[in-house]
Amino acid sequence: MSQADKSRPATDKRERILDGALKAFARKGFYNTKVSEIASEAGVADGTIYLYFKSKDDLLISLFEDRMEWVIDRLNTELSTVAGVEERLRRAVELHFQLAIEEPDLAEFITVELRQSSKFMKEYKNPKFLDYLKLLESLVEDGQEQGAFRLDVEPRLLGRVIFGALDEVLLLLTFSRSPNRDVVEMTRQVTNIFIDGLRAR
Amino acid sequence: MSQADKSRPATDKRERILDGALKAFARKGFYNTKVSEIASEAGVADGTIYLYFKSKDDLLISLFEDRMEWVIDRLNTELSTVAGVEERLRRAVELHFQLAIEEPDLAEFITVELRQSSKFMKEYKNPKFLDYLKLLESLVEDGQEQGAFRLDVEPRLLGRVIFGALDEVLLLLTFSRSPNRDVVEMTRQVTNIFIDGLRAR
Amino acid sequence: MSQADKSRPATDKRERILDGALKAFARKGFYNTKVSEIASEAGVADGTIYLYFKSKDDLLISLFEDRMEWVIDRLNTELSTVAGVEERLRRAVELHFQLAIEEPDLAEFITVELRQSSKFMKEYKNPKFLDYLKLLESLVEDGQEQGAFRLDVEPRLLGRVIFGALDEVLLLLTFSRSPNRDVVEMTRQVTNIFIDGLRAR
Amino acid sequence: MSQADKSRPATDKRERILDGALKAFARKGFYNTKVSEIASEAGVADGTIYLYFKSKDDLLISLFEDRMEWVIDRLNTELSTVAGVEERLRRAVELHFQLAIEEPDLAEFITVELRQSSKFMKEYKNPKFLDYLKLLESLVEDGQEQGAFRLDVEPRLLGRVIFGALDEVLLLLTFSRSPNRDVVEMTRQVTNIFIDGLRAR
DNA sequence: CATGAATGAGCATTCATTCAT
DNA sequence: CATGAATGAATGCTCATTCAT
Repeated sequence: MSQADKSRPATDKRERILDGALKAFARKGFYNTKVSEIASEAGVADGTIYLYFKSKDDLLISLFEDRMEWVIDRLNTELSTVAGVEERLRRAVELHFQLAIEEPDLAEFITVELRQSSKFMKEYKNPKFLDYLKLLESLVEDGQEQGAFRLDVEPRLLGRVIFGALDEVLLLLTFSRSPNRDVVEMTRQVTNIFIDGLRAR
Repeated sequence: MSQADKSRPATDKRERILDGALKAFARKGFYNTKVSEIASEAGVADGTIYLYFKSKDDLLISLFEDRMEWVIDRLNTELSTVAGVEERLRRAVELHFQLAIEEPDLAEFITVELRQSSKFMKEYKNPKFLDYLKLLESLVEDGQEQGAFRLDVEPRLLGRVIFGALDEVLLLLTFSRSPNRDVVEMTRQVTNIFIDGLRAR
Repeated sequence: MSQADKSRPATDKRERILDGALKAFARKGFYNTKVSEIASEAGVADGTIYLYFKSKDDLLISLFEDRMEWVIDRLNTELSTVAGVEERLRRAVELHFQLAIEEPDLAEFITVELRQSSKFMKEYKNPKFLDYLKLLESLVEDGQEQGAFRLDVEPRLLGRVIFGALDEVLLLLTFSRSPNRDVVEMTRQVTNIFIDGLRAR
Repeated sequence: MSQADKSRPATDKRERILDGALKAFARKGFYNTKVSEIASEAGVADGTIYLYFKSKDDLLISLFEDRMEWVIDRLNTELSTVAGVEERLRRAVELHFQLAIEEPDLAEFITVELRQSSKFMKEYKNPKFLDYLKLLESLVEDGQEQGAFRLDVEPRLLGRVIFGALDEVLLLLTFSRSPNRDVVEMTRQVTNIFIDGLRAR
C-alpha cells in the first residue's frame, strides 16, 4: 500500500465503493443492482455511499468517468511508445480486446451499460467516452495525414465504425470467456481488415 | 365494421401493444417505461396487456422476436434480388442504416436495448439476433467460397465486427437524426472499408 | 334425469355453478378462488355466473343457503323416524360426522368458510346456519321437557357447544381423511360424553 | 429516553406491528386488511413492516405464534397452582372464555382466522395451536390416569371436542359481547357437561 | 341466455434515499 | 465521517365485473 492509502482513507473508501459498484453492475446490470448490494460488496453501510455520491445515477456516471479515464490513460501510455499508424491501430485493437482478459467486469460493464446510460442520464454527455472515440478518430486522421490511409473516409465515422466493431467483439469475448491466445489471433484478423480496408491505394 | 376487423381483431390489439411498447421503450428505455404508459400509448387498459403477454419481460422479448424477424425478412427479400457478394454487402449495410430514417424508434430500441436484454433475461438466447448475425456471417462465407474474400478471417468473427460497426453507426444516426443523403455516403464509406479490407489479394 | 332438468335448463346451470364453487372453495378457500376457476369448473363462461348470481359474495351466500338447507333437510328426515332424545342426539352426531365421508368438499367448505363468511358479509345473518343451531338446541330442549336431560343448562349455549364440538371433529376428519369405521367409534364416544353429561340425575 | 427504549427498540416496533395487525385482522379479517392499514394502525411506514416480517402471510403466522404462545403460557401458569382434574378443567374453560372479555380482538382473531390459516398457508403446521390442543388432551389423560375420568374415550378426540366447544362459545361471546357475569355461569354449565360426561362410573 | 375479451381499480412489495445516533 | 433503521413513493400485476356480440 502506498502512503496515499493512509493519508486519504476517504479516497480509499470511495474507491472501494466504485469497485463494488463495478462488480455488482457487471453481474446484474445497473437497474437490477440495489444500492445495498453495492454497499455490502464494498464493505460499507448503505448510507455511506451517499457521502461520496449524490445518487445511484451519480455513482454510475462517476464509475464511467473513472474507468474510462483509466482505459484512455492506459491506451495513451501504450501508444506513446509505438510508431507507425498501422502498428498503433494494432495496439489499440489489442488493448481493447485484452480488457476481456484482464478486467472482465469492466469489459462487461462497458459493453452492456454504456449505451443505456449515455442515453437515459439526459444531461450527461459522457465526455470520457467521446474522448475514447476521439482517440480512435485521431488514429485514422494521423494515417490520412501521413498518406498511409485513404482520404475518402471521414475519421469521425471511422472512429465509430472501429469502436462499434471492437465493442461488439469485446462483448463476444466477455460472454464466451475465450482463452488468451484467441485474443492475439482475433486482433490480427480485425486489424488486418481495417488496415487493408483503410490503406491508401 | 370491415372484414379486416373480424379476421384479426386480437392480432390487431396485440400489434397495437407492440407498437406502443416500441414507442415507449425507444423514448424512455425498458426500465424507465411503466406498463401503464405502454397501455395508454396502445390505447388499451393496463390489464389488457396481460391478455397478450405474460409479463413486461415477455413483452420485451416478444417485441425483439417480432421486430428482428421483420428486419431479417426485409433484408432477405432485398438480398434475394441482388447478385455479387460486394453488392450484397453494400445492400445489407444500406438497409441497416436506413432503419434510422424509416423506423427511428426501432433503430433506437435495437441499438440501446439489445445488449441488456440478452444479458438479463437469463434463459433467453435472443435467437432472432443470432439469425441476423448468421446472415452477416454467410455474406462473408459466400465471398470466401467464391474466391472474392480473403480466407484468413473467420466468418463468425467478421459477422460480429460488421454488426458492431453497423450498430454503432446506426446509434450515431439515430441520435443525430442525420438527413437522408448522409446515409448514402456513409454506406459507401463503410462498405468500401469492409470490402477493401476483405478482398482477396 | 327428471322432467325438471329439461324444462328448466337454467336451473341445471345454476346447480353446476354451485357445484363448481363448492369444489373450488373446498380446495382453495373463498379468497383464493378466482371466479374464472369456478366458471371453468362448472363448464360455463365467466360472465354466465353473473346471470345467476349478483357477485362472488352472493354466490358464496347462495351456496351456504343451498347446502345448509340440504344438510338440515337430511337431518330432519333422519330424525323424523327416530324416537328417544338420546338416540336422536346420536343420529345427529353421526350424520354430522358422515359428511366427512359422503361430502368431503362440503365438509371442508363448512368447517373452514362458515365463520369467515358470516362475519364479513356484514348484512348477511346466515339464517340457515342459525336453523341448524336451533335444531341442536331443540334436541336439548326436548330432552329437558321429557325429563331426560338436566335443567341447569341453557339449550342455546348447549346448541353452540355441541355444534362447536361436532364441527371441530368434522374438521379433523376432513383433513385426516380417516376411514369409515372411525366415524362409528367417534360417534359413540362423543355421543356418550354429551348424553352422560346432559343426563338428568 | 429511558433505558427500556434502548434495551429493545426493535422489539418494541415489532410488537407495535403485531398489535396493529391483531386489531386490523380482528376488525376486517386477514384478506380484507391492507398492509398499509396495519402500518397506519401501528404508526409505522408501510415498508417498515417488511423489515420485521417477510410478507403479509408471515406476519399472520408470526401473530399466531406470538399470541398462542401467550395464551398457552397464561393457561400453564394458571393451572400450575390448581390441583384436581375437575378444577383444572374448569379453569381451562374459564380462561378460554375470559379471552372474550380481556382480549376481544385476540378472541375474534383466533375464532375467525385460525382455521383458514392452517389450511391455506400450506406448509405451516400451526404448532402452537397443536400445543394448545395437547394441553387439553393432557387434562383428559391426567383424569384417566387418576381414575377420575372414564377410559372409553380417546384423549385426542376429546381434546378436539373440548376445543371446538370452547371456541364456538368464545365466538358467541365475542360477537354478542356478553357481560362478565355470563362468563362465570357459562363456565359452570360447560364444565359440568364435560365433567359429568367424562366422569368414571 | 351465453360468451369471453376487455376493463381498471386495487394492493403487496421494493428500494433509493434520509437522518438520528 | 459512518451507520443502518426507517421511510413512503412508485409500480407490476391480479381479478371481479361488464357488455358488445
